[in-house]
Amino acid sequence: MYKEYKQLDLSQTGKDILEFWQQNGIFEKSISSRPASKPYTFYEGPPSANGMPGIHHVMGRSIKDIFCRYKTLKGYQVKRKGGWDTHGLPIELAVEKSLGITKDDIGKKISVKEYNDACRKEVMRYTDVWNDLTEKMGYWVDLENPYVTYENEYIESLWWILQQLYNKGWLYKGYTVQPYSPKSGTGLSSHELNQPGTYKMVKDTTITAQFKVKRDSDSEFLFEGVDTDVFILAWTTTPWTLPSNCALAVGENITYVKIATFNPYTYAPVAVVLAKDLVKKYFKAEGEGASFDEYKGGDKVIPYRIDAEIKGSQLVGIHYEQLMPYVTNEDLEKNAFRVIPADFVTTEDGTGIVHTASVFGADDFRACKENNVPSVMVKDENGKDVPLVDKQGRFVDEVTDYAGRYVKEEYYSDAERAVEGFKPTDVLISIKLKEENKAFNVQKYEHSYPHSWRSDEPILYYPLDSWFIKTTAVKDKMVELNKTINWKPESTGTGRFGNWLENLVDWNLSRSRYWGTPLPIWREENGGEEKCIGSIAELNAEIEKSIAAGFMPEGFKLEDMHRPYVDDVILTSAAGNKMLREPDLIDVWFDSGAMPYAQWHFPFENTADFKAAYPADFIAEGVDQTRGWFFTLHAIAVMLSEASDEIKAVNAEVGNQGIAFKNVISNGLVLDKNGNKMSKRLGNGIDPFETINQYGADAARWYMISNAAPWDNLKFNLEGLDEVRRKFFGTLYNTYTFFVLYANIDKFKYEEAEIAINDRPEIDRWVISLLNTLSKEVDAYYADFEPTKAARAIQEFVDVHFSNWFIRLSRRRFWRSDSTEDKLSAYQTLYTCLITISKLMAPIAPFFAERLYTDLNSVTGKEEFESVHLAYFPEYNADLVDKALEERMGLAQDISSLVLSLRKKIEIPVRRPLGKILLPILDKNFKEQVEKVKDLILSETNVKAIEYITDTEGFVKKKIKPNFKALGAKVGKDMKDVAAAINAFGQTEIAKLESEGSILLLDGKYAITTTDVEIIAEDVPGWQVANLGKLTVALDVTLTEELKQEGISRELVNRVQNLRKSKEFEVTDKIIVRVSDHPYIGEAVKNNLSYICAEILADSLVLDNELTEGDKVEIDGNEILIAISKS
RNA sequence: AGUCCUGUAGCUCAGUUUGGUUAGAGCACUACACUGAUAAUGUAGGGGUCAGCAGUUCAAAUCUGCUCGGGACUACCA
Repeated sequence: MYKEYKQLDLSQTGKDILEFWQQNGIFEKSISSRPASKPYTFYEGPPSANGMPGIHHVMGRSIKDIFCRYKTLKGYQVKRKGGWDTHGLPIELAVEKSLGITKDDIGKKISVKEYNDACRKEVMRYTDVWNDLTEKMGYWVDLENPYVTYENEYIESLWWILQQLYNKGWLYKGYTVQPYSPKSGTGLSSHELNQPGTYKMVKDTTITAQFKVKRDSDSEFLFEGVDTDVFILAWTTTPWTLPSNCALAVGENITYVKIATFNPYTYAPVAVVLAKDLVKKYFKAEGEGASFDEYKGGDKVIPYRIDAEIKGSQLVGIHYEQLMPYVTNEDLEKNAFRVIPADFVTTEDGTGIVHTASVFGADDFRACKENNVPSVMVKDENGKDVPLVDKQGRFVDEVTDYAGRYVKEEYYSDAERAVEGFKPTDVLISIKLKEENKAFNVQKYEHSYPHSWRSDEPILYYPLDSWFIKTTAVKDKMVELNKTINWKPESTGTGRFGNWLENLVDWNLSRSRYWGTPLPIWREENGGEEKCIGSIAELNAEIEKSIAAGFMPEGFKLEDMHRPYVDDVILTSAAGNKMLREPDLIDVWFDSGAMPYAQWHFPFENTADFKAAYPADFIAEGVDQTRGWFFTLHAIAVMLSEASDEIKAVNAEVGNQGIAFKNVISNGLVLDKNGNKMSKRLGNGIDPFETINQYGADAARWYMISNAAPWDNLKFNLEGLDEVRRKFFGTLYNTYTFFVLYANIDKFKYEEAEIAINDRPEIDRWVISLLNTLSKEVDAYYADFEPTKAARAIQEFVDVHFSNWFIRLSRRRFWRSDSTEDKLSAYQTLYTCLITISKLMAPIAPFFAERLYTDLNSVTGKEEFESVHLAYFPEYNADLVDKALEERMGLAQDISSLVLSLRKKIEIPVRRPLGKILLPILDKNFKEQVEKVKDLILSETNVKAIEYITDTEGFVKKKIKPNFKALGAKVGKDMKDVAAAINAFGQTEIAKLESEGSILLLDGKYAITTTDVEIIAEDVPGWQVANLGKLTVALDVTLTEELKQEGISRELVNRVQNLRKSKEFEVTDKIIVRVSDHPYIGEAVKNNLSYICAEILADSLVLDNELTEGDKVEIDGNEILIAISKS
């Protein structure tokens, strides 16, 4: 017996199937049953288990799961090792919050050891919750042996990779400008700058400064026709950086102008240079052409005159006098204080010329480096070069006028700021510059500026020592190889990722933190010798030497590679000096990007596993990982393909050019139903557990996948889950229930021989044809990483074709079939559809598919697999596809639909039979096609016959429409006239065109043929007519006495069936019926007695004049009594 | 600010690659019908400035440019 269910319960199904999988080790079998020789490699991007999973994780993991399951169905062995991302800032933050400490307290109130222990505990806080979700949502991933980024083995692999890069010269220490918080004394990561609320609107004092051009051969052209000094104007929102100015940046393609005018503060006549587009921002239009002679200092309108236009490229190389000459030297005088080109210069604001202080701006720093402009620096007490602003944010002594002053007003305490006469440093600088004829404009300006989320003060961009990976060395190769990666969607690969690669900068690896992978580099204190350690064994050997040298205690053993333990390791240099570890940690993204190697502890062990799983065939993560995990995977793989002999060897063996993944899906976000981001603050998040518990994982998965393409954002609406459950799963469940109802009665177990497809009726061959087409399509969609299209195709088939046509029209065959062979064919076809659907849908809805498959297969034993996930994807059989059949079935559906619509119009219900359908013939094939599906149409619409008419009989009224596509090429500009002429055709013209094949239009200019137009039969006068596209259907609505009686009989049958149902008789129960002998029905019953009895399974039916008991029913307004009982 | 995605019915989405005149589907709504699959189904109906503007064209939801809204990432720089 097939299992019967009271109702569809996807949630319960999920629980049952999960238990079934666990008890029978189905996941393990799905791997072990596939050959190791046919691997399909998937990399799991490790989640961090220190936060609760959200509904978006269900989305991302569904996508991963779908393709892994699909490939298993296609016969591949798909291993998927789970992983955990365990390092990084979010964990540190969580720990600091729960311990109630700040970063400053580390090493003071709490030891680094205690801190790191807390991190280690914190990081796996929600592991159980995550594992629970993984199971309940049906995500198959190996949780038994996951990789964990904090484990020593994992870190050892990272060290090995770093050493490979180091040996190639791609790991170096450098000086860069980074966001820096003077109050906290720490650099900030970009991650921290992206905390909500970091950027705030602030009002700053801005200065447009005048940089005085030095007159020499390069600048001579600027002095043509000028008897004053020439100044270049540059704008800054950070006046405190002006003493550190070392260059001015221009856009080479920007057009500048030289203007003669007066300084608004000193009234001195000057010549200034700025971008042409920005002239109107600095000069009032009335000033142009105003008299220079009549100008008096203080006049509101300042005269000006544009003297020359200059290309930015002409300005490059010009030297100027240092604006605020507190610190200078020979190198600076020679190589700084000149105009350089830079690509970031725009004419959006300012003057189109950018004041550049190399140590206080990332762009500035880069531009100066590219142009070999030295920085303005001073020596500290150790003789080390430091900027003019110290790490507390104060000017150094060398900046005499402002020595010791904070550069930002916000760094002063409120009390200090309240003192009478207090002026921020920026204001003091403005005053001085105004007095010295060095300021052209000073004003307040409001803009957004990043603040430290920790201390709430504006950050500085400040130069710090950092370790870098020289990704730029392999930039070209990264760009090239990226083109070999299949991105879904493509635009993310070419656009976001491609552009990013084009503008690649070296990877800043350093983090001044405590909980992360330590940098394996030891240095002599004087900065001399340097060692990069690539393994624990190597470190131990070095430690031995150090113990011998007396730097470390006897028997020292490093148990944990984290800080602070690793900091206890002191090595010894060739010269016999102490070497200390560089205190930095590495970027956590390096941890995850190195997972292809580190998850196997490569190259120290598992080399075979690594080789078999490199590179990945497929990865998937959120689009936010484009520059995160996708980038680090790619960067490390490309660099190792150049830097490591071990990786080169593996690449050569597996034929890899140097990529880490071949196919990647970057999926979009999950938003709430109104399109807002889900957040704790708004409280609009969706609990994945509740959702799965209420609706079932399948509904959630199917909804997410079918609703929007993975890379589009998904507006998550619980009502949508309901719809999916009703519409898709409900319909599919009904088809199963229907099958089971009759299969159990008839004991159908698919034991009989297969009925040859050619011997099956039209409707069976039709649905099998569609089913095969569907299998092919769905296969192609999965293969092309288009799960949404796959889901929609399956849904369409199940709902429209399978349920609402095949089953609806086949119902009768199951409960009353004249031929056992036809019935068997119906069963076999229905079964085949169900089992095939279960396989097609299995990747997306693994639980329901499993139940469907096992419920069917456990009875028939047709297949040897205990699970649909161990079965194989349906094979497409082209021989079973019959396009002509699909076409004529479409015709049958359309004709039926038109007839039903006509019946509706004339208000004759389907239960009342009608005489005939009249079809105007469209072409030769038409009649032949319709004849083959005639019976289906007649029974569906309850009409007795179909007749055909050709237009030769002359009573079909036709309609003509221009075929614009065909006409376009022919008539072009005359389209309007031609179309009008065609639309004006009467029946005569249409007939002429049809009989002669062409007709002349617009005074013979064009010969229009039948292919240029569409002719349809629009009307058959005197008949009820309906049209759909080219199809026209006419219906004979005359009722003969015979038809009327049959109609009454069917009404009676309907009433009896309703009674059977309300009295809860079994479908198979035979009955005895007595009906009152009402004159309205008497004749009809007598003439259709055998039909009625057969329909209602009556052993006897009598008309009884004396009937007093029974149920009252009504037929066409006539009240009658019916008494039924089981016989 | 830059890069990318996105905007079609009340809601969720097709259609846009390759331009064709009357823009589709499901859900929701209304009415009627059907019913031994029935929390299903059928038929009909209302509901659209295809975000806006301009251009190319005989013809634009579709091609081009600009603008606006939503989103993501990167950056914050004078």
